[in-house]
Amino acid sequence: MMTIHEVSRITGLTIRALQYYDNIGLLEPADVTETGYRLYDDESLYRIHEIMLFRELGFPLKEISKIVHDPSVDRGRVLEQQIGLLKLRREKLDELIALAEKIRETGERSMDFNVFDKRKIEEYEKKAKESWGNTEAYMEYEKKSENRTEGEKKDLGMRLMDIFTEFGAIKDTKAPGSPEAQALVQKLRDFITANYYNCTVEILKGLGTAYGAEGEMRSNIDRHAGEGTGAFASKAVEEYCR
Amino acid sequence: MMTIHEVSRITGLTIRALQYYDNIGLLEPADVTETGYRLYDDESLYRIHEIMLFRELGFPLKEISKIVHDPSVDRGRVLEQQIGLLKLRREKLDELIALAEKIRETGERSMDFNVFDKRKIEEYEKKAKESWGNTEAYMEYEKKSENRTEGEKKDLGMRLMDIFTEFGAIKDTKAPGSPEAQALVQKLRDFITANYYNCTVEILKGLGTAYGAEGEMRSNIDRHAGEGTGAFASKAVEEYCR
DNA sequence: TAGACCGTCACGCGGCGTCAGTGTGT
DNA sequence: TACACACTGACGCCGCGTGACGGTCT
Repeated sequence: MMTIHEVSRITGLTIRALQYYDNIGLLEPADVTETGYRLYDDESLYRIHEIMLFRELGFPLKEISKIVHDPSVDRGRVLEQQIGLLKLRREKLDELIALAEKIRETGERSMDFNVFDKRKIEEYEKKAKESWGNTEAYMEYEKKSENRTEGEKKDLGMRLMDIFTEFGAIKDTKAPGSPEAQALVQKLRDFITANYYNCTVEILKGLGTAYGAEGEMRSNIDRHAGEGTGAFASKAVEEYCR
Repeated sequence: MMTIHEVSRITGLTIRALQYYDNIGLLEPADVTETGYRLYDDESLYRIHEIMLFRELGFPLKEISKIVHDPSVDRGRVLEQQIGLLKLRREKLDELIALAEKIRETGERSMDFNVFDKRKIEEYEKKAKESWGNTEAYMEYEKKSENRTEGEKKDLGMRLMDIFTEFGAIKDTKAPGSPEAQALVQKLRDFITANYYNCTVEILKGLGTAYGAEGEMRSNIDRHAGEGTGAFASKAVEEYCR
């Protein structure tokens, strides 16, 4: 566990910024002392890294907050799209460099205003957002969580985690495709639909990926339900979705 | 002459933005009708292009205003530095792309926060600004022009132009290195020192370049004092500075 | 006692957008 | 007369924090 000071030193973010990130719900500390001091762990660093990557890509903090919180976001796809975006940007940069060099060499200035046209990038961004957004689901999620107290939220989180504990209990004795595991997937899906948002197969698929991929989600699951549970649940979901 | 509407259409800037640019003194229209309508010409388009280039590079409008107004700025050098900056940025982008791809492929996340360290770029920016700034000169210029009315400013501009008219009168009969031309350069320098800022040889050199290079400055000169005057004055200044 | 940390409220930045009310151009 | 177009001026907003304050821990 680290103090906010240490985290600031390591990540380069200011203390105030970290506090701010907490306030807007982007990055909650791993723990808080009785006296209100924020405490961070390695998971936090991991998350900050993620946040900074998105920030560097120009995502507004609110978007980032959605991405890292929305359980229905498929990170793999988001990453791919990030890369696509980055490449588009590099193209634009190359164009600009070429333009600047031409001007310097020839002293000529082509009256081409298209270089500054960012519609292509904007369109790409919009499409990207839509595709990972499952925006409907997220809006539902937001609406539901609006009138829940922190306590209720925590309670829901724990009940969700309990399902993973059940996964953990059978992960060494049953196959991901076994009726028992499949029943658990169904339970999970129903729970999400009942308490968060309409969990379509599409979304469930994305979730499954996240359970198995390295990241906050998997490590949370593994920490609470035993090492390897995330991977097991991921496979079970994969089966289910076929 | 174009209306603000047309300019907006051509450049992609909104009307409000153009008005705003006028307000902050970044881009004055070529002319204004008796009823206050802004009118722009090709030179304006040229200038907008310049502005947009800098803006794309992330320069704040105030900086840009300095660059395009300060007669002591050597555009060639600024351009070079712009290119340097662009290349630094591209490097950063490449790093980011590599990072994102590694994460996607291996699912691994290196806890390297240096990727986000922008100090290198910031330092470069700072140095660049300093080097073209001739900040002292600019500050002097600002201070002097502060308590001048628009009329006075115009008057000074016209008197400066008169000197170029003298250049124009001898440009076909005398050499740039001739005593007559050199005397004019001296007159020009004295005039600037007396009315704008201490015109060092360094600055004069930068000015000379601007007179000769394609751009707003040269076309202004040529328009008022005859085609080729800018180039002639430029050569004369060059001689003078040796 | 210093200094790390807290929450809260306020303010700043750049770059326009958005009125509202009035005057032009055709 | 209608209609678009343009003007000025004041205010608002956006994201992303930073600062200042008075209090509490360690």
